[in-house]
Amino acid sequence: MRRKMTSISVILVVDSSIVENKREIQGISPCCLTQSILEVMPVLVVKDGPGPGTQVPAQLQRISIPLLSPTSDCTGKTVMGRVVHKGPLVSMGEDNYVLKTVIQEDSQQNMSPEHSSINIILFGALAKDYSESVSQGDTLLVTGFTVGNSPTAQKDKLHACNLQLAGDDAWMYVWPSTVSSRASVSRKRTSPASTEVTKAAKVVKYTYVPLSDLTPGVVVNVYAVVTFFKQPFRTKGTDYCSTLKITDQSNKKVGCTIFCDKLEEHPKIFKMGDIIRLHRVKTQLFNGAISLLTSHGFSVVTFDGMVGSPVVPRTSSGSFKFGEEDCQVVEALRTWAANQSLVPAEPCVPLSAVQPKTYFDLTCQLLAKAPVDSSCTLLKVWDGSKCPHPLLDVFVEPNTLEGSPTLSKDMANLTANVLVYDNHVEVARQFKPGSYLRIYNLHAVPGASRLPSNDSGQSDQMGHLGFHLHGGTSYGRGLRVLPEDSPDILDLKRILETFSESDINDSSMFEVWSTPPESFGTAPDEIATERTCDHTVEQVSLAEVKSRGPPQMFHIQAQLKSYQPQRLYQSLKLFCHKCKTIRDVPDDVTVGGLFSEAQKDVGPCNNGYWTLVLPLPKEPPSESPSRTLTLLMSSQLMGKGKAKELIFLKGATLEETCRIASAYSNIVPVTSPQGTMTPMDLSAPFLFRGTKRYYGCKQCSQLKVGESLGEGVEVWDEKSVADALGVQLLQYGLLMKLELQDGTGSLEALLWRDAESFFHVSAEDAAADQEAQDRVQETMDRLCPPGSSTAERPWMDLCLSAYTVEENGQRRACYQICHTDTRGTNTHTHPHATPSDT
DNA sequence: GATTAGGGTTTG
Repeated sequence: MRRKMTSISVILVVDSSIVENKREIQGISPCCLTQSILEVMPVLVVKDGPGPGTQVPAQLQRISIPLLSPTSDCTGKTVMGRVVHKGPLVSMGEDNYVLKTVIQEDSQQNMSPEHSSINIILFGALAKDYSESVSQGDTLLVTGFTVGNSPTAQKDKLHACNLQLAGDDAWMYVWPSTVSSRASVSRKRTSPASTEVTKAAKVVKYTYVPLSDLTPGVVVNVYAVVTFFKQPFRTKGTDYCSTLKITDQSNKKVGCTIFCDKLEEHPKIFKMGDIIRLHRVKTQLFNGAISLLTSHGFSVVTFDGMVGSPVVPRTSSGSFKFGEEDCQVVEALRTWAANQSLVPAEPCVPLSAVQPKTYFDLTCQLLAKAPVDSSCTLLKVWDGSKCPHPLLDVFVEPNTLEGSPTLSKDMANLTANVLVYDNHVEVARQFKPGSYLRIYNLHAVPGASRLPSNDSGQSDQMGHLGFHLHGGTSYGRGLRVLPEDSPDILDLKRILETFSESDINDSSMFEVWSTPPESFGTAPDEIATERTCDHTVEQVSLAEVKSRGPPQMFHIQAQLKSYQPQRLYQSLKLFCHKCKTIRDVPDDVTVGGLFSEAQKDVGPCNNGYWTLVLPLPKEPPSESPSRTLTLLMSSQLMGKGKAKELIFLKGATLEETCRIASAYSNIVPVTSPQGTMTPMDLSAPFLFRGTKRYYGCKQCSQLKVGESLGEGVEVWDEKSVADALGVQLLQYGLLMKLELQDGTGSLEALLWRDAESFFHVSAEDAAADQEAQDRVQETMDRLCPPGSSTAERPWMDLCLSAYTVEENGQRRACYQICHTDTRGTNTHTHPHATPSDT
């Protein structure tokens, strides 16, 4: 290998005052030369040189690509590799460029690309120089870089880090792969405009001006990072207004005012740090500073600002231009912003970290809402985290409440009550329970405020945290719905899901049951249950039950040690008689979600049904298009004058369906995905009858809507409707696991087959009726008073069936409580009802 | 067709 270099060619300079772009320098010692040239030129091309590495300043130390990590110390380090990809030069305005390239370390060719190949992001003049002087196949040695996390690592399967080269410290050496490849670069350089021109003829190319280069009175396009924003608010004029502050790599901060009468055309900004692209904004001098204002033809697109998240444009415009270059600009801005401190300390705080008297942003799910008065609305929300401070409960009349706050979440300190005032009421009016929200600049207020529907003063709630979204827009106060696929919401959903799946053995999480017991007057020697079986077997101890084993019937006397689930609504199950599977009853938030999903199907239904389309009044101001409700009735039933006995409903929300179901006997929610009417996803109820909902088995149903309906059906009830639709009806049941104990040991027994008679409650009623659920709760409280010691719990006479189940080839003894009823719970009186003497 | 707002904690 030749050790001596004959000549080097220096192409391109960073300093525009040096006009000469290409110089041939001969006869000078390369080492001295590189040292001096480094002062002014970022890209050195070594022509006809020897093997790379010989003329690099000795103090630089090479670091192997696989060893790079974000914590690597980069001072005085170099990285070397062959160019395997060279991206396009992206212009961000005058003299501001970004370019992405990939190099591979040659000695590591046998290694997988995720170790040996790395993305390099070049900024500014360096990017432009590189674009014009480096080709694929060339060998690079870079220095003065910073190491960041590669946002595209998952996608491109390259190194988890990237190298960023920007500013005066960044340099590189280039060894062209062949002379001919260099020749082509030279050709390009003699007519630099030619390729640009051909491109320009095909696509409209937007030029983005750095914020520092803005001059008053012109219309420009800009790309920037949002450092402050207000959600759109009503002006005194005809439009909504969004107020923003933005910045970019030029570090200039610019105010921006967006006027637009349509809410959906405002920038969709979710948090500080989001990236924004503005087209056709007008510069204006205000208070001595440049600001940006919407001008004719204005359009906006925004992006999540997190390094590594997918570059998905957020816009309502159907005709916006977005290409690979935009991706690169967004990624460059993200990377740049990540190294600045543009965004103040994390304003998003979960309920578990809220400090009283502070202002914070809350990402949450709306459980329920209720109007309080004309200038105040109550939102009941949760984020799955438990607030360490007791949360204020706000009572409102149940009939004013939209959605279903589950009492247990209230009791477990999971529900935050948010009062939104004034201008925010109008925004909150459009929110649907189940949707995901972000509330900006929410005020955590300790101490109970005067609350509606409660004149007793809430002295018992002194010091409890309430949340106020004050009127006005100072500090970005406001709130908005976040789309379900945004990264923060995906995180939140995961949290909420684990929550609903988790087995609540953790009593510290749920304090539902820690409230002091009501006085039940239960004497320890009272027997709380009675056997109803007609066989007579000897009463035995639990130890004996275990030693004798299945199959057998036992009579025992025991106390309740514990039970599951603690959240009683979780004991409600749906059972399929055909496939014998048991599933959970979905909660309202889930069902509501299925309904909103089905609402997206706005296509027509062509199946010969008599159809009534009801346009719904648009709720102003609305981001969503206007909706219609479609009622479909069977022509066949119509002929018999029975049309109203079975109504199919399309396009309704869950609430609307419930409301309509209260007035008609059988409501079947439907969609029409292929233009043919069909029941909704069987995760949702297929039938509403009054307050009752009926579900079908996904596995065993064979839907057959559209054919002739129920020949010979006299009475339309859940069974005949299910038959007519080909639905395998699921039956409600109650399933609990009771841990029993006596002096000889403990034993787990299920309560399932005879649970309804045990509680004197029908499971179907319990699913629809809070009072029936309360009755189950009271029974459990009687058998296992909250906070009670074992000695205080009543004894139960129980009939126990022992049987064998086989699981994974293993046989196991199971016990089920049967033929046993609780005593005295059917004389239940509702606390608000007049006591009776029954 | 011009106008709106132009960040900076509250009535509750």
